[in-house]
Amino acid sequence: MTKVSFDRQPTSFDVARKAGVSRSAVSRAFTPGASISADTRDKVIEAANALGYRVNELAKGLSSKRSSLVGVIVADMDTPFRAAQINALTQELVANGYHPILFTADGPVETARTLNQLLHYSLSGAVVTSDAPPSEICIECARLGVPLVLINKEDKLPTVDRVVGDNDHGGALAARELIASGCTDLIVVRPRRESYSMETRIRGFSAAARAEGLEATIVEAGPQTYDGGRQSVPALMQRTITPATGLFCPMDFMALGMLDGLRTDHGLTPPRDLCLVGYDDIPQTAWQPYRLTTIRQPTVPMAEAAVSMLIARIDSPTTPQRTSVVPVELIKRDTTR
Amino acid sequence: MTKVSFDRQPTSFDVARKAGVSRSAVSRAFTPGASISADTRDKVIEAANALGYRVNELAKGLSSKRSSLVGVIVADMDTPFRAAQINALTQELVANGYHPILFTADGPVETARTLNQLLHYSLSGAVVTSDAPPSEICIECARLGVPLVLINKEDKLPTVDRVVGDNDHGGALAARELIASGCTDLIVVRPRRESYSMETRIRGFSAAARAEGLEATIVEAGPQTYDGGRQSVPALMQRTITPATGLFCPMDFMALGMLDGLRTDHGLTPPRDLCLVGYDDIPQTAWQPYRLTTIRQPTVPMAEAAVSMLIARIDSPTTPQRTSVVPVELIKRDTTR
DNA sequence: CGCCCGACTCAGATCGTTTTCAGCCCCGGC
DNA sequence: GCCGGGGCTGAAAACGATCTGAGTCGGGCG
Repeated sequence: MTKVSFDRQPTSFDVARKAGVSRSAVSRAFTPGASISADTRDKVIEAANALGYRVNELAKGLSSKRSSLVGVIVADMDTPFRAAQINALTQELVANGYHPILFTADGPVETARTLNQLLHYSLSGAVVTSDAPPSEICIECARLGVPLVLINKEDKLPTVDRVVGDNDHGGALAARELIASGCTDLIVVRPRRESYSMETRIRGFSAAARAEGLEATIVEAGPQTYDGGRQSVPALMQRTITPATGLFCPMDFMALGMLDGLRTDHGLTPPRDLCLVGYDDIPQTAWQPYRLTTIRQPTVPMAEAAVSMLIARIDSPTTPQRTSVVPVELIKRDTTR
Repeated sequence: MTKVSFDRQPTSFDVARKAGVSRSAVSRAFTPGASISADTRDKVIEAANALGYRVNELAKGLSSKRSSLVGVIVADMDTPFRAAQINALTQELVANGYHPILFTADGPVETARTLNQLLHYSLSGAVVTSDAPPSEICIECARLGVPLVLINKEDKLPTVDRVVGDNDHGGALAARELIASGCTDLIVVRPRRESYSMETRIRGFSAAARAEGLEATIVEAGPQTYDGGRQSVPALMQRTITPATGLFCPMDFMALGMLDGLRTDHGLTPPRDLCLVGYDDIPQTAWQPYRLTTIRQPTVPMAEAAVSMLIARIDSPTTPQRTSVVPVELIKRDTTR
């Protein structure tokens, strides 16, 4: 560990001296809406620019007890939908003057651990898209005044806000599209690991099917990945597949794997031999070999909703818990008729 | 803006009082390697646990003039390769006790603006995988003692470390694979926007081709996306494509678009009608419809290299600039013979 | 002319750490 | 018996901002 000295960042004191004002004036010059004359502000800004002054966010956060950092906790970051989600979230946060500090977490326990780490910074808030953290830590966040927004997670606590896609309606859209394609034998693929989104999508699907007098069969499948989808095909083949078969896989990433499995290993090509609807509308669904009919869950509006809820709660922490439901949309491509 | 009061986080003072020691002792108890007796440490830790004490990272950073935050600047975050890269980087940083603060930036200018913002935090360092920032800001970082690591960027400055894939060798591997497949008419696709990686890969390819007595033709193509790849196919069709045509697209994401364009719009299927090699080994290349032969640029080792260089420079800031070259590997699939 | 109010400014306390410095205790060596 | 030094500890000074309370200065109004 060698010792080296670097040029010090100029402080508000340096700027104050150069501009011939007090440190408070410097602070006010950089605080929108503070009580300061245009004259003084200009002097300060000029001096600041000349010196290359940067407000020290750490000191700012320490003294105001709130940093402009926002925790973002994600799972499966390298998955197409998640990647798009983080991208949207990051941009939206930065656009609103916040800075995302990013963590990955695999289960609820690790999410809690991560959230705990995040609380070492005086966060403005946190967005969780991995797993719903245990209520204990959520309450802790509320106690400390750190707003929490969960994306696509179940409603468990009165202290956390939520953004969800309209899973119920999405499932229904899928069911109706399959029925409109002439499918009477409806099958739903349920990924191995349970999750709120999958369950609600499937529920919406089943309900809509029932409304049309059809009972959807549920088939247990593999993990939520491309390979998981592909590996789930054999289980599917236990049933007889006919052109009247309508398959709903509530996650595109898996659906693409299934599609490849169906075609390659069993010579079954939608929409001729069966129909297939996915969920999410990841970019790959539009690629030539797939052209999958799917339900679009728009990442940008969801990110906007999440950030705006976060900001709303920062501004008025006592408002009752809110859930923002983001509309979804059927994207009809070539795997339905 | 309503006012609400929350429970205060306990401070080192609270812990100190409870444990019957001084604040300094508390600080030392949480500083590995500090001069403190096991006895005192245990007392402190116990008191800390009882109170739910968390070290305030902001205060810590302010006082020690160095936070455990590391800036990560990325472009095209929702692209498969980039997503994998951020994922690896995040995990590696966290594993080493650092916390990534994430930004997106589109060009060098925006990267500079972002880096500037990041300097408001007393960063431990920054990793840039978007565009190489202007040297001005790099020098500023060096002046302030903030180590910078560029991934897959050109070597311009003596003050920044770099991690690069072995692009030269990767290009050569691609060329040799095509030649081994019996291709004598070598074509390289050059994406519209120039970038260091693309250029060096192409250079490596051309050099290896020339070593075998073949001259590679360069075709200008579209942007670095799936659609960009697909749209580049017509330009390619200006030339006569034969089974002896060996195509090198130095980016998988584009290559997949090209592959789809070639097959769908022109009925050309590798490896029968031509050969194709990509670069990066994004997950989709292994998917059934593609099975693209490609050069694997391993994200995890690159992330490890980046973080370890960062740490090395934090520990000893004066060591000379280093460049870490990460080996690449040919992944032979079904688009070559 | 006096008073008050609003707009602005400044000094100084504060935020929660780390870090320096001085001091204590105890042990071993001379 | 004295001295030196290593281990450990606590008091207090940074660190670089915000924020509060006190004060100044004009200007409008009675």
